[in-house]
Parts: sequence; C-alpha cells; structure tokens
Amino acid sequence: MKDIAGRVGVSVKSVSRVVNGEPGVSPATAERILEVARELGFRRNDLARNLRQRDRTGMIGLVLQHSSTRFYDQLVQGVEGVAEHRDALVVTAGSRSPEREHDTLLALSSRRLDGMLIVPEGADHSYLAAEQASGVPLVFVDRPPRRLAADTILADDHGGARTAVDHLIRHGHRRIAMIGAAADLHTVRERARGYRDALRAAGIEPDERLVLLGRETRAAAGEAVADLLASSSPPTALFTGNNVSTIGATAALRRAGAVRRVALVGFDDFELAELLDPPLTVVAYDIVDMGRRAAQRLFDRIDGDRSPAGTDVLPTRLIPRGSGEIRVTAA
Amino acid sequence: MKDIAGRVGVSVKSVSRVVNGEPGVSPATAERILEVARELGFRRNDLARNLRQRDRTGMIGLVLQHSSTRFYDQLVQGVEGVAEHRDALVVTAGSRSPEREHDTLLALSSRRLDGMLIVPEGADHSYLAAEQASGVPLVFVDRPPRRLAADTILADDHGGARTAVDHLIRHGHRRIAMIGAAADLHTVRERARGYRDALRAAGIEPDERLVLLGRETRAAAGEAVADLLASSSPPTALFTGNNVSTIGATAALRRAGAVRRVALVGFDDFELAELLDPPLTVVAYDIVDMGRRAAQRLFDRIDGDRSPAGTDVLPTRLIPRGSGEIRVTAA
DNA sequence: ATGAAAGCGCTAACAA
DNA sequence: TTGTTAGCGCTTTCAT
Repeated sequence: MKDIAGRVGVSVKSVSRVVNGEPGVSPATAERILEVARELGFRRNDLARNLRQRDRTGMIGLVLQHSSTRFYDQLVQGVEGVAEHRDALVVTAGSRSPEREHDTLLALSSRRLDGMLIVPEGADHSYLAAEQASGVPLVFVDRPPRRLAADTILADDHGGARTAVDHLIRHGHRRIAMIGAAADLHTVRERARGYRDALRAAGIEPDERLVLLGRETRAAAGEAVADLLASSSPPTALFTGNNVSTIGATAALRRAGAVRRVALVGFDDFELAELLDPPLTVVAYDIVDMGRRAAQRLFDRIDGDRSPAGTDVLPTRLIPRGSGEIRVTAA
Repeated sequence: MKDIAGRVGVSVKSVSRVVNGEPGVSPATAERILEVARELGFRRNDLARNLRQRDRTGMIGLVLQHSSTRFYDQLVQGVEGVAEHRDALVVTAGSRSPEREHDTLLALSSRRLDGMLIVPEGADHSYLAAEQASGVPLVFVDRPPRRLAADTILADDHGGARTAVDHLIRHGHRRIAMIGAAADLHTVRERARGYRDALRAAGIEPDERLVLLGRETRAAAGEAVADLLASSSPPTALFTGNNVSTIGATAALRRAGAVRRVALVGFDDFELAELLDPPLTVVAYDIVDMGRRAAQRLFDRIDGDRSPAGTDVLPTRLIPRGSGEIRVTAA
C-alpha cells in the first residue's frame, strides 16, 4: 500500500479505503489508485489486516483424518455449503495420526481461525481448553471429545447398530458376527454396544468369539470373515461396523462362495453398495447433513451464542437392498 | 507476550525467546515464563509472527473441487506425505465452482501461503500471474492452467485412452462408444483424442454418434448408455472417460442385461472396481504419486528453484479384470 | 475528501 | 543473559 500511495501521491489510508471499498475517496483518485494497484499486482496482506482488526479472520478450520472413504467429501460438502453463505473460507487440515492431531490443531489455532470443526482421533483433548477459553469455538463431529466439554454432532451409532442386528434377527439369524475397527473409537464401541443389546433383547447371549474388532483394513476384515466361516460353528449373518469392513467382508464372502448364503448388514452407506451382487443392505446416516449441522453450530457460536455445550444426535436409517434379507438356511 | 512479560517481570523479547526455544535465557527465568504462559493459556499469534518474519508461513494451499470420488483422498495423501517432512501444514480449500475458484485462490493467496497446488476448474488463470511474480510458487495438478505458465503435473490422458481403446479393438470390437464429462475439461479432451486416435490407427473412422460427452453425473451417463443400446446399431464396447461415467454405464448395462455382452474399459480406477460383476477393466494412474510429485515440485520452488516451468506426465496402466476382455459376439 | 499518528503481536538487529 | 528500538502492512482514531 505504501508503494501505491507513494506512486499516486496520496496517503496509505486513502489506498486502504479504496482497496476495502470504503467511502470517502473521490472517484478520480480512487480510479488512479486502482490502476496502480493492478499495475503493481497488489494484493492486500490479510495477515496484517487480521492482526490489526482483532476479531474475525473469516476462516474456519476442519481437522480430520483424510482417508475415510466418502466420509470426507460429504462432510466437506455440508460444511462448505453453510460456510459459503457466511463468506467464510474452510481450511481443511489432515490429522494424520492422533499425535499429529495435536500439532495440527495448535498450528491452526495459532493462525487465529474463527472456529474449528474437529473429527477427533486423539485420546485427550483437554489441551484445547485454553483455546476455548480464549474464545475460539470448537465443534466435534462424528465422535465426542475426550476430557473436554464442547459441542458435538454424532450419529446414532448405538441405535443404528441395534436396527441392523434386529433386522438380521428378524430374518431368522441367531449366530450373528460383528466385524469392525478398533474398539477405542467411540463409534465402534457404541456400535458394538448396539449389537450386543439387540442380541440380548432377542434373548440371544452374545458370543464373544463372534465379535472381531480391531480390523482396520479391508484385508484384515476379510481374514476375520474367512476365519469365522472356517470355524466349527460359523455365523449365518454378519454385521460390519464400517464400510471398510463391509467391503472386506463382502470380498471374503465372495471368495468363500458364501455370498448368497450368509446375510450381511453394514454400517455406513457407500457408492456402489447397490451395484454389488447382492446389493448391500446398510444402516446409514446423512453425512452431508452432519457437516451442515456442525457448521451451523459453529457459526452460531462465532456469532456469540453462549448457551451450554450440547450434543446433537443424527438418526440412522436402514436401507434394505438384498444382502441383509437373506434368511437362515437350514440350521 | 506482553502480559507474560509483565507478570514475570522481564522483557517481551525474553518471553519471545523462550516461546520459540531460542537460547539466551537462564533456565530459571525460562521456567517461570513457561509456567505463566501455561497459566494464561498463551498461544503465540502466528499472524503477527509471519507478518514480521516476512518469509515463510509454513503453510501450502491445495485448491480443488471436493467431489471427485477418491481422487481427493489419494491426492491429499501424496501431498501430505511430502509436506510432513517439511513440517508444513497443508490447508485445503474447495473451489466449489469455476467462479468461486477465483475467490478461493485469492483469499488463500492474501493469507500469504508459501505456495499453492491447484487442480484447476476455471477457464483463465492469468489473474494468478501477479501471485507468481510476487514469488508465490504455483503448481497445477491433473489439468494444465489456462493462459498462464506454471509447473504442471498431468496424467497421460491421451496415451491412457489409446491403451484402453486399443485393448478393446484387440478383442475384436469396432463399434466402440465413448461416454464422458464435458469436453471443455482438458482431461476429457485428451482422452477423447486418444480414443479417436486409437480408432483411426486401427483403420476405423470414428462415428461421432458414438461419442457422448457432457455427461457429468452417473444418471446422465447411464441414460447415454441406455440410448446407445436402444439405437439401431448399438456399440459392442464402451470406453468411459472417468469413474462417474464408468459407474453410470455399468449400472445401465446391468439394467439392460447387457453386462456380459458389452465390453467396458473405464478411465480411472476405484475401490470396488474388482468387486463388481464382471470386475471392471480400467486404465489408471497413481494419484498418490501425482500428489507426491506435485508437492515435491512445489517445495523445490519454495526452496528457490528458478528453472523454467515444466510439465510432468505420469504414465497410465491398464488393469484387466474382466469387463474389458469380453469379445465381440457374432456381428 | 484526505491524512498523520498510533498500535495490532511479534521478531531482527543491535546494544548493554 | 537481558533489554531497547524499530518496524512488518495494515487499520483505527482523530484531525484537517
């Protein structure tokens, strides 16, 4: 700006006024200023700007692990839809690992964003209390924070799992296995709880040999299924706790030629679920809506909402497509 | 910092030294400073920091459209892998539409990032020349910039398409249709060119009635295929220009019961391609590697590489899985 | 309509 | 080991 001011022969303040579209500059000088600005390839330094006007940076952060199939895109879609109305920029940063999550969050936070959406991995978020206290709103998505009180948007993991397993039970199954990721994730724990509750409600005592968690990859999930099928009393149905295990399980069933014999209901929907053979029955929730609600909540906070932190739970719904409607064959 | 300095009774500079781990402060005072900092929930303001030390902000930008199935995750994976080594934070921002791309890029750029990776949508990037001139390195990914000279990482779209169509020709097909997105995208144009070149090289004059571009959604691609199959002289094979049209086409073939009769080779691989029936033959390139190379190039530039802008082209490879090996049935 | 001075929170450069 | 001074590029405040 100083440069421009010098060349045009006006004060920096006049340049600032023009650049920001403030009134109080004659059209003639404004014109000249804009011209020189263009000539010099001037771009306002928002670092300095935000430093001075100490309130909003117009950016919100979104921190999550880049990998969950489809989850990411849909969530961002919801968040950006809302942010767009607010002229806010969404900057996404990956929390590669639970350890790096910490660094990423602090790095973003020291950039003074207006607020942050977090899909947490880590085991302890109490270190974020300072940020909260200094007025940076935090909203947790898909999983709750640990050791920290903050707004949270969750899916009904427990209820969804119950629905899924109830559905299988209603089709005559009693030996239903569950395959999923590591149980230290909130979603996994809740889904496993729903699975057990559904069984118990039907008078079936959960058989822990049928609960195979900690399967983080397609391959691991597939092996788990293969093992189950080869066991002395194999399950007649599977409940898979996320789409990675759903896909791994499907592949394993196919390899075992059991795809039309063993029923399967998965948690999380995904593209192509209906193109598989048989099409996959899933329990799903609206991830775009989850992003939307989270962003909404965040902006409410940014706008000064001081009500106590709360938790929103999104409903799930069962989408029957075929794989979950396979009935038990002769016991 | 002023606060801390006041409470501890030292100068701001001493606090600065401690916060940044610089030497020159006695352990005793350092201790006290850290303690008060913790107490106050202090977090260094990187806005001010970056403003002062005018060089690096330690952030690079990644601007793309959030939607391309899987593309995003893999690209980010590649980019972050490299950035991690450099202790750089990758901030991703969506360019919802070609128009908004402009705004997003300028918004990021006025935040003074160290460099930007761009998967371009827009039709004219000459407005970025000013950024380049002011020393912000730009690397374009997957598609070249328009009206701007900058480093670019591309896939061999033309060669990949030729390979795909050659493959179909080698299986006896002569009426091969192409379904794809809008031809104003560089990738689509190049793939269409490869398609035509492959046909001509085999002495087949391309039939423009078999080239259905501008199909941006699964549904649109599906309808295109349905129309083709219902026409008086339907194709015996399909070449689909991206995974959206591949999926749409597959669904349409299935609905028409033509899935084992009409051959299909798609551009872009995707999860589950091998779980479909028949498993899909595709031409693919390594997207993670693309992200890796782009980031590498960007950091080279950030480190001062001043060589002329160049273009890297990644090889593609054919992955035969079944759908592309269906031979022509009796003409 | 325009500008001068002060300061946002930090660090570079130089003392002491 | 510690502090002082100046200034990053902008905006706020108050004058003119």
